Amino acid sequence: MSMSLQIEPRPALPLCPIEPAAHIIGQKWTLQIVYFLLDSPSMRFCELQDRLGGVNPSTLSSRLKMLEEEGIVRRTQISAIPPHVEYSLTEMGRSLEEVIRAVTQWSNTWLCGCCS
Amino acid sequence: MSMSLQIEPRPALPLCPIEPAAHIIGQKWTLQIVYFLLDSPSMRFCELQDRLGGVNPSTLSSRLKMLEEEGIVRRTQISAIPPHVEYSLTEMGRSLEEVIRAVTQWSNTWLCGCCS
DNA sequence: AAATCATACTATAATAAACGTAGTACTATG
DNA sequence: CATAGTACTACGTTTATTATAGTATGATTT
Repeated sequence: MSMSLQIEPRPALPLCPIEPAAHIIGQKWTLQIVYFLLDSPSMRFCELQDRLGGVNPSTLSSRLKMLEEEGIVRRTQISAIPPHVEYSLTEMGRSLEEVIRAVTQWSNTWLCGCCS
Repeated sequence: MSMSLQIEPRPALPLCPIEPAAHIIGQKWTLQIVYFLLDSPSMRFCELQDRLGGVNPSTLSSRLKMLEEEGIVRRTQISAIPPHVEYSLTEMGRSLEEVIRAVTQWSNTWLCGCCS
């Protein structure tokens, strides 16, 4: 038997299990959007725009679209006078409450909104 | 008494309390970096690079610099042979464990690493 | 009827963030 | 002397986010 020199395929590194979540959460404005939607049953586009204070409407639009595609946000057309659109969290979206809670806790403890 | 027409200064909207945290966490790679650093006492630049699989070294460099400035990551020069650099979490960084835990939980429940 | 307002966006051009690729500077090892 | 490991930086390109303006619809005011 001859041992031939060959390159061992190196064992795959363990993947980062939070990567898919980080892909969603680690985008600008996502956490804030979820934060506000957790706080009220539904919000309008302009309302979110105001609350986020300074987000670009194009960015907000694409972020909401992405969150809808991911199953986190629900978009509802309301046929009232005047007709408008309401955004709310799905069950999947509401389940981010634990994450938001942890972030809020951390933020209050370490970033200290009181003494900036 | 005459009622003069005047514009009420509208009450300031309540700020988003997680904004400072979102500013840090909501950047690409931050969550993954913290995830891996929580898992081992310290890591090297190249090690992180490998684990993150595909991050640009410039981006990783600036992200680590930012995390160091924020007080989350500690950079230590090791004068051994060969000399190198080790990155580890500060107490503030380690306190992100709750956040990572919540994200991991959510990721496992809803993004289902098993059936992508 | 015309102008104005509210709502929910889209369009455009500019800047900032992240990217791929390559290269640098150091030490050690073959 | 060439190659390898470590920790980056440099360069030019693509993608994301931004500021600002504009569109489309329907209702309300003049």
